[in-house]
Amino acid sequence: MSTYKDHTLKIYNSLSNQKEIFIPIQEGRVGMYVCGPTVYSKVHLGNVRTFLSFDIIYRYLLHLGYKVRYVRNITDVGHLVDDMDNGEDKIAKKARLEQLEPMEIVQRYTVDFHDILQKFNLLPPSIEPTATGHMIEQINVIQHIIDKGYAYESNGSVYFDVVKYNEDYDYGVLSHRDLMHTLDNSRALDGQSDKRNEQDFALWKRADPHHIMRWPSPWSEGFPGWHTECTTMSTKYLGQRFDIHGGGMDLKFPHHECEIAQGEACTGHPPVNYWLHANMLTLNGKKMSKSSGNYILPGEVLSGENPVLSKAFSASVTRFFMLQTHYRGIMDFSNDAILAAEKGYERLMKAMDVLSKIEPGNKSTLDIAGWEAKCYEAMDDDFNTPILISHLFEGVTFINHLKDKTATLSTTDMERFCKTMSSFVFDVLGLEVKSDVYNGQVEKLDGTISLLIEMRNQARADRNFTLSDQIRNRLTELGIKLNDTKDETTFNY
RNA sequence: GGUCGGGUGGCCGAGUGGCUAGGCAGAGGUCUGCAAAACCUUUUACAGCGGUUCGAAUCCGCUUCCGACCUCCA
Repeated sequence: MSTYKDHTLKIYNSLSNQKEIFIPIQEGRVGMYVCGPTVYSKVHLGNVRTFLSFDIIYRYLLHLGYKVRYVRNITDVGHLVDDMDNGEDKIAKKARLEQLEPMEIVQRYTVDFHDILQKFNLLPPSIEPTATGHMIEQINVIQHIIDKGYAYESNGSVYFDVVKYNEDYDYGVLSHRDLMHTLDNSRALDGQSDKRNEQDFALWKRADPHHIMRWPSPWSEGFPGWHTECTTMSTKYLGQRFDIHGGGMDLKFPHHECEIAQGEACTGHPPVNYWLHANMLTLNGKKMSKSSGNYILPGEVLSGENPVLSKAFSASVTRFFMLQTHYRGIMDFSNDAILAAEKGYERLMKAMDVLSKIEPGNKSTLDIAGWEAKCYEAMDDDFNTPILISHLFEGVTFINHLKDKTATLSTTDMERFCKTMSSFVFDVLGLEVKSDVYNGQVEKLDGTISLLIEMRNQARADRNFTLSDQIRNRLTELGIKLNDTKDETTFNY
């Protein structure tokens, strides 16, 4: 069994903009925090890609034998939707539009979020804290930053003093921006008279009289600013310094930059060792986003109900499709691309099925150890799933050679090969063979099809091709494909 | 406007100073009652122009096109 002790895992750290050898703070244990969704609408496929990227990282760390505490928050206090001054948050706005309680919105889309991620076979995090569940902790963090002198109250709201902070620390270490530069390029937003400097950000906002979501605090009845919850919840569950913090590329600035500032203001040291950013999923060459309306929903991919899709695709195919691109690369969604991925996915899965039926031989004619090493090398190199998949397809070629008896493997190598293929395909990439559609009735259906295949093959033996073709055609119409091989007829649906 | 990233064969998508990424499609073959499927083999590339180098798609410069962030966003 391969463990982290045998591996040099390299991770691309956004702080240094290069790959670094991963050394956790505590040997054998990893603390990982990922920014979760704001639950004010359905997650789109781009959101799923980000969470999938971190699911793979989580799975691979587990595979290497690390004990991982994976924390992913639910943002159920909306970030500000308009200018700071308007102070109406996303969830409150949506609630008014739909005539619902804010928490009703939160509940609906949290359930949707969980449902989708489960369908796409993402492992649940160890802890999934909510912003509303940590209001007291957030208030404490804000007070602590005030006490340290890096925040000030103004008219019931509390702002982080970026300029003051930048005198003692370095604001911009993550996004590699220069504060003065940021200053020059900050837009002059209206009504920011409460703030000392334009680039200061809110830690607490006083609520307008009509604002629905509000909590009492030492400063006013209001709600926390948009970066506070992540600092609060990550440090509560992972400590004041932890290993990995992830999120979408679009959160790098200002969200993650502000988290660093808040963390350092509190403790005097950076909160996170490795910052990871997953790149965007685009549609028509443009980033998917709820606000622009340029997006496709995961449910639409599963049902095929979207104009850009020619058919429905299973969750596993979608997963496989996304994993053919490295998580740091921009990926464009298109029907042709996912269609091509589906073919490859099916070939891989068929080979996995064949593999389970192959008998070992006396000696090995394939270099399994070398192949296995290449698979691990790929994942050790910043979780390079596309390279891993290319090696898995080499494994598919191996399997077919073994099936055709043009290659053999010793019992030991055979076991090793099966275990490695299965670990990567099922455990690390999280692909599953189970049909998403016929769950529960599979055995009855399979038995029935087998019976029809028997009858058809009898008809073929009797040279009654009218009947045999009739059976085949009717099954094809039902979406059940028969595959004749030399020895047997198999089927898939 | 500022900061940053990218333009790879018909499509998707890795990678790298000299050695086949991979998938899909295409071509040839095996198998087959037929068809399909499956399997085996296989062609095509690095945006443009300069420069560095024995050698660059890979490094440098310029041009051009695209994207992300700078404002809520995975």
